[in-house]
Amino acid sequence: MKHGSITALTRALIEIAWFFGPKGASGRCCEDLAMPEFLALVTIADLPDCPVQEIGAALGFTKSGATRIVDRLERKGYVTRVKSPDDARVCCVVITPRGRNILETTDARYQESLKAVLARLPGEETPAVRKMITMLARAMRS
Amino acid sequence: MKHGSITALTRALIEIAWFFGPKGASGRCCEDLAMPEFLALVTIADLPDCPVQEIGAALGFTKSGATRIVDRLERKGYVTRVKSPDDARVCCVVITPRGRNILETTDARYQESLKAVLARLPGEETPAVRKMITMLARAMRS
DNA sequence: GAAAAAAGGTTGACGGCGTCAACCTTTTGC
DNA sequence: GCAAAAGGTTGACGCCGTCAACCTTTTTTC
Repeated sequence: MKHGSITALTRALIEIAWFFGPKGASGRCCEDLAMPEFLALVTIADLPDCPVQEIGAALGFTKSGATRIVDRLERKGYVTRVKSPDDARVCCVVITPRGRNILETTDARYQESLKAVLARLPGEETPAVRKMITMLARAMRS
Repeated sequence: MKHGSITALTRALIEIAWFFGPKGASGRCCEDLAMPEFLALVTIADLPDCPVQEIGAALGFTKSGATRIVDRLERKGYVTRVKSPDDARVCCVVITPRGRNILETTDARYQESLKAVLARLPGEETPAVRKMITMLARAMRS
């Protein structure tokens, strides 16, 4: 099943990752959010009072990497740091309304770009592809 | 269809991109190849006598970015630069046997990790998922 | 209950990465 | 032939995540 230098399946996987992921290291998801920043913001949004290290763990970064990401998100006004009342060492990272807002915008943008791709497929396939995407992601998580 | 801060579909897409793409900016595909380097190497392998800028165009980099990628690939011994006989300005980038080799290794690794994910799905879905992946990639290209 | 160990977080130095602008060389167009 | 254009490289730059060292606040241990 090889037509070029690598398998069609590998190539497809990588192209998908490239298309929907960061195009290049400094690829932007949206105006001023890099891919890891966006991922971090999603994590923060879904984990109430999320400690800094949690973010690093979720994304596969070290704790100092996590600090840096939170720094940038805070500087841009998408999150705030709040000292935990239970443990004074812990910084609870909380999403701001502005953060929620950009999450929505970006979500819409992703939907849009997937829709544009799906429009190029035979119409009856669309629901199956959507289902497959969520199924694949679920399998990855477990 | 929202359970958390973003749509399940968007989340799935991004997770797939993250899983199969560069985990973080400096994510490695394999030993000493970053994601953009791997992509570039695939491009070079499939385009005989590939000019430097072609690589930039294929990946969405500037021409100086392309130069830098080729620099790194050359330093690692995966490609060589050859002056074009037709146009002395052009550098034909050519993959080395060592380059072909790592491409194969990485290909195998990708197949492996996809297989591992698919193993967690109901068995009868596997071929459909494989088909969908290549279909989706094809739709993205066109 | 105090000292030691551990855990959360931050910071400085560092190296990797892609861009921009300036530059050199070679080709093309008139 | 000479100016403009095109391929490619380079230096300065800023962004990014890591490592190691560090500070502060728990938790453990005796």
